[in-house]
Amino acid sequence: MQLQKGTKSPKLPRERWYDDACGTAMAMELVGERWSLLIVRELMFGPRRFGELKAGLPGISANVLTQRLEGFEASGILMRRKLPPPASVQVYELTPLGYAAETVIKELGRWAAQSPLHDPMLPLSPASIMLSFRTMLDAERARGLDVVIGFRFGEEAFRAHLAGSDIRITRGEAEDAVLRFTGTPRTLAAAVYGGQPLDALHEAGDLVIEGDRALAARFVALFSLPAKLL
Amino acid sequence: MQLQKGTKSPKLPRERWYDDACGTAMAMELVGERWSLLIVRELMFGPRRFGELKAGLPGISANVLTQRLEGFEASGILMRRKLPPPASVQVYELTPLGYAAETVIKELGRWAAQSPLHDPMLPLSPASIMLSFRTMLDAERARGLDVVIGFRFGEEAFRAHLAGSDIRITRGEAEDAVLRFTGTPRTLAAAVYGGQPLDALHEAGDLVIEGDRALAARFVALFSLPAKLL
DNA sequence: CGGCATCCGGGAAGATACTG
DNA sequence: CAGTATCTTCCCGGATGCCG
Repeated sequence: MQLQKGTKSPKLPRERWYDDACGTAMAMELVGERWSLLIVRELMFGPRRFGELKAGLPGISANVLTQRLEGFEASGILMRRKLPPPASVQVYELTPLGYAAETVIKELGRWAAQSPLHDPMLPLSPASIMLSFRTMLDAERARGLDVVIGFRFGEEAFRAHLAGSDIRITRGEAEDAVLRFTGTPRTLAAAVYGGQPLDALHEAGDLVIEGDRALAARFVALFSLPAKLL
Repeated sequence: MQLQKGTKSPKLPRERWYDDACGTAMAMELVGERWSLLIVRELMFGPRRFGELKAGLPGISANVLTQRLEGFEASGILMRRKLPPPASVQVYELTPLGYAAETVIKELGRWAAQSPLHDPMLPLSPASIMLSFRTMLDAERARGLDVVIGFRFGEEAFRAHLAGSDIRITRGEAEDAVLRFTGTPRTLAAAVYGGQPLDALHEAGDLVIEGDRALAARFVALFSLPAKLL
């Protein structure tokens, strides 16, 4: 009881490998556990603190989040960094390998959205909906567009720069935006994916639209979910 | 004990949802459990029987395989079909949604191969290596090619039709092949991804090469693993 | 043999409470 | 705020046995 306190159990995340050279099997080793990919999703737009991650993942326990972060660090998907004083807080940041998982996350999302069981009206995190824009953009409809749009979801702000079929998204206020949406990710999703009229949402105060209203109407029409399969 | 025999426990695969509209979360609901995606991989080239699936997934227990197949059926990823008599065996076949997961599997494989932890020299299933050809083909090097190649791994045979940057793969003997490899998936991988000289493998009897030897040399050079990240 | 049910041991997930 | 400790519950994986 009083001995061996220092040598905490040396168990790595898992040692039950699939023992399979297939890349898919390796991927399941890396991100196949519950919550894993959703954590990576939350880190996709830059470093985050423990509490911020937890807030974006409703239902996860601190317990599991700690384990996953440890596992990711061990497998080279993220690094923990300590910000310099005075803000000496610890943040978690993806490595290049971690950021490279964006294509995986997008493909998974595009695929799952084809399932009849998928319900786009559930709540979702700010990072989720911003990432969905990069996934679901219809390149045809966005042709020739070059604008900066701001988003505010409570404390979190994003800046999206649409340039043709490419959307560059960064965290933080968009000072140079010609249009800004303020609300919850859910109401924005209702407008973009649920076909809810912008005016109604704005009237009800669920979604505040500042700036170019015509652009807002065009923006929400830029995205479309894939057709259901089966 | 004697009552209620028919009403088996109504528990679906899981009811602990992420409660997240993000497509990635939905995808994790569908294929986020252990072994799930590897089972889909094994089904990628057509219907399979229970025992065939088990053989391609070293380490899986019949128990878990049954559970996954039930779950997949409930979520519309596969269907169980009974072949007409006299071969009244049951087979599992992907639905369109299931087949659509190929892009997901390929992206996951491509991503995980960039991890320094990935070891391409582990054993792998016939379906794995055939799928890896579709993932890792270098379109440049395959330009202008139009050939049919056969593969035999024990009982399993495949026919691959390379046409430009596209590889169409079907199960079964390739009667019209101009080249055929016979061996284990592992030795073929050693030649294609491990850089092992074809001649040495052929001499040792690990990989039998019949037909156009020059094409064989070109074939194994068509594929390349992505560079490691981090 | 193929497929499914049942039981069991170990371990991971989830909730809660606690600590620096 | 950022985790850790603990406890309960559930899932994974192996073994066995039943039935076509």
